[in-house]
Amino acid sequence: PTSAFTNAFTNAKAGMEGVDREMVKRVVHDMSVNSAHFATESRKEAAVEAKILAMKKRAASIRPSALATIKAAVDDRVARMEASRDLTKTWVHVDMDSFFASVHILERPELRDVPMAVGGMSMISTANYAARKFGVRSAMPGFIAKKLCPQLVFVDSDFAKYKHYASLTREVFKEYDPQFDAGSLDEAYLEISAYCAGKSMTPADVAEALRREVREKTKLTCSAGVAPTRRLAKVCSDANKPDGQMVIEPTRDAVAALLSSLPVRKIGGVGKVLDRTLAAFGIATCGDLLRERALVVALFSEVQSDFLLGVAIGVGGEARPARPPGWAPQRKSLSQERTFAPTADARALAAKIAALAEEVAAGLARENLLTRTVTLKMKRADFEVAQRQTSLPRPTNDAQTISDAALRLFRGEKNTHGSLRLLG
DNA sequence: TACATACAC
DNA sequence: AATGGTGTATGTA
Repeated sequence: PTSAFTNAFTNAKAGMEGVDREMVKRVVHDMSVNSAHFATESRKEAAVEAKILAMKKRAASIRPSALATIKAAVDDRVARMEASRDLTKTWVHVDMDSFFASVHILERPELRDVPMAVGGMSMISTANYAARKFGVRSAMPGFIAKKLCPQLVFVDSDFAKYKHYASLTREVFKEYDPQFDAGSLDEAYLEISAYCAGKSMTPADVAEALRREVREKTKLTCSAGVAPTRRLAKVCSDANKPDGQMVIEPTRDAVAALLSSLPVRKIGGVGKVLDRTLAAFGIATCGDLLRERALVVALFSEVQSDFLLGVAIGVGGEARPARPPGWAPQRKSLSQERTFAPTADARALAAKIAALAEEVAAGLARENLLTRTVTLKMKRADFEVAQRQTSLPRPTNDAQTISDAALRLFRGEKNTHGSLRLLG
């Protein structure tokens, strides 16, 4: 049977309209099926299926009376969320169009019309629209992409360039919302209700102006979504890619109309596993989620059901995160990991661990940080991952101390690790 | 605290 | 021949 993860690269994505998805699926499957990677992915999938089966059993054992009780409580929860709905904020999610690829095209315009991907034979991070027509897309191994599109050209990534262009976009974002929130190099959330009021402009016009200014300052295009919550703005920025935008009017009805048929997978935070889990209970859209809310509450943790109920009615992510003046993001971890040709040579592996520890120590020093916990990550040649962790007696940024701790963890694993393809 | 998993980009 | 790297959150024991 075609394993579900071979569908990973065939999901609808901007620029992939008209792609022969069955053909792409077949190529991906054929190129993968005899690999160690495929075997491990299949095993992981089986684990997910088992988890889903256990949930189904649990669902089947819920008595109708219990479900009725839950239903009443859920409706109460939903009513409270509904009462907290805030339609006064105007969020814009700006998302640069195939950012890395577009940056390279700026400097080499001839790459616009030839299929091109940033990355190499093992992995690609972005593809231009000419390549997407062939089913090539981000997170796809390059050798599979090359099979789908033999003319595909690879370009090495260049983060210095991306950072440069990201800073230009941020200059623009700042004018519209000085407190804008950049999640990554190529996207940001802005809350523009004050800007709209001050300029007497509609949110749609502001989004148009912002996109025009980004294009003028960077020669790059972006897409935007406008909505009363961040979550919905993000959904909208994807809807009319590339170089497009979408607005959800700030009314309960407009939000509900959009959600009724919106696939849950479109929501940030709903990934492959949650999507499949929900699908097993007949939940494919946010509308389904709302209809099956009692089941959702019965089956999922409180944290997760809070999230899912909010998704179902379009509430959540309207308030700007409370940040005292001078606030800076506090990092919780700092890591280095590297993939290499699989080896079981303990001395070579130990040398890699020492080198990684040096890099981590340098990173800690650069940011004036100390660590109390050291984690060693190992990926075996068969793609199985294991992590071992230890707490140090006192915080440090000393390379030798970090290296020694990691090497102790490594030696403790010696019997089991065999050949490794990654250390971190 | 240790470890695994899910997710985003 | 060939499937990445960095960081956060959450569940469970």
